Amino acid sequence: MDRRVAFKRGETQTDSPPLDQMISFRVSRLQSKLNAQAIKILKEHADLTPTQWRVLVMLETQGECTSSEIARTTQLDKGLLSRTIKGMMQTRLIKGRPSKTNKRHVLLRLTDAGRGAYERARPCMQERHDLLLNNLSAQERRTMFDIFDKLEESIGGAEAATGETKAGGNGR
Amino acid sequence: MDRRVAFKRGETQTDSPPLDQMISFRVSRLQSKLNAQAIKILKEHADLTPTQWRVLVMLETQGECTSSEIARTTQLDKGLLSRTIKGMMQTRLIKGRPSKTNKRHVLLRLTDAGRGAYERARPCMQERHDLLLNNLSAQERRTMFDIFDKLEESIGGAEAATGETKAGGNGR
DNA sequence: CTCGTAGTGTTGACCCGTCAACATTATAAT
DNA sequence: ATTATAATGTTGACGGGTCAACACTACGAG
Repeated sequence: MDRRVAFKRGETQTDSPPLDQMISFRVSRLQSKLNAQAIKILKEHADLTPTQWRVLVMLETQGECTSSEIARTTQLDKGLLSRTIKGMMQTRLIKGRPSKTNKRHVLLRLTDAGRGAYERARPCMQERHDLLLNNLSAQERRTMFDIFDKLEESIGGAEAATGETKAGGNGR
Repeated sequence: MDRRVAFKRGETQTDSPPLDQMISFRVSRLQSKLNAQAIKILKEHADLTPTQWRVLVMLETQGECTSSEIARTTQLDKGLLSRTIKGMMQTRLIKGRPSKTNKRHVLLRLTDAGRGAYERARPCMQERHDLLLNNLSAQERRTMFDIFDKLEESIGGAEAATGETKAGGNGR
């Protein structure tokens, strides 16, 4: 009992379960809940998966682009994207045309159905997002994305610090 | 190639990629990275999965407890926990003894091997955690967990607000 | 031109987390 | 006591995400 886990910095906080003080655990749990909620909303209103939704957002805001551009911007797995895009083409949410200048590229764009799905999901997703924001203080809203940025940055930078003997390099 | 991302005006966040402004997306991406890093560290130093690690932390800090207590505290899936615990018993990281007062309960505790694995992983995990914290400002450290709390709270409360069609067919 | 290298997209294998169904046991109601 | 309901833990099934291998194309160096 009583063993103090040293995972926090000197702050005095109530003796909550140690896992609750661990960033990775908290982010993981938060992600589960956010994801479950997103799955439900998207399925209900537009029969989309979160990944499909993200592809729609990319195409809507950025216009025509390729799978690899989406992968770079979102940092989603290219394999996952390949399958997601294939599915979305079969259900006619998006369409692709081959690039004239690069035979590997397939330029993706929304169909009317895709734009329709986007427009159906957007209000609900926006409302949900606003709800999340409304429960935060102004300062919290201001710093939240900075925190996300810095945490992601820490991880990227830590790659080398863990004693990586890499010859390969990960292609991501 | 001429076509770089269209929204890289560096001024405010308002025109960075829209997905980057979405909490759910950011948390999801962050979780992927944190998780990948945790998997690597834990595998390397103690051959543990993140879930196994969390069970160890629970048992180390709470002492003897049952699967359902862990499930309640961590909010991990009971099915996942059942399998994880089964595996950890087979590899002798933990052991269980039946409760005298409740035949359904199995009281779990660490074995020496389990404590050993915990002690091997703990320093690395803590170092990683400190690294994450060190990149944050004092204020960010202070508010981060409040943000996590509030976001999780928002989701819990939003359940009813999304217009529950409950018995409806969300099948899978 | 030829070759080596890097980028694009596809596929198969695998694991993890989620959900539903279930057997068993505890608890509460009557 | 009997019955209904809730809790505990197990299992099967399923889907999503990760990773590695691959084929194909593009491109630079020589």
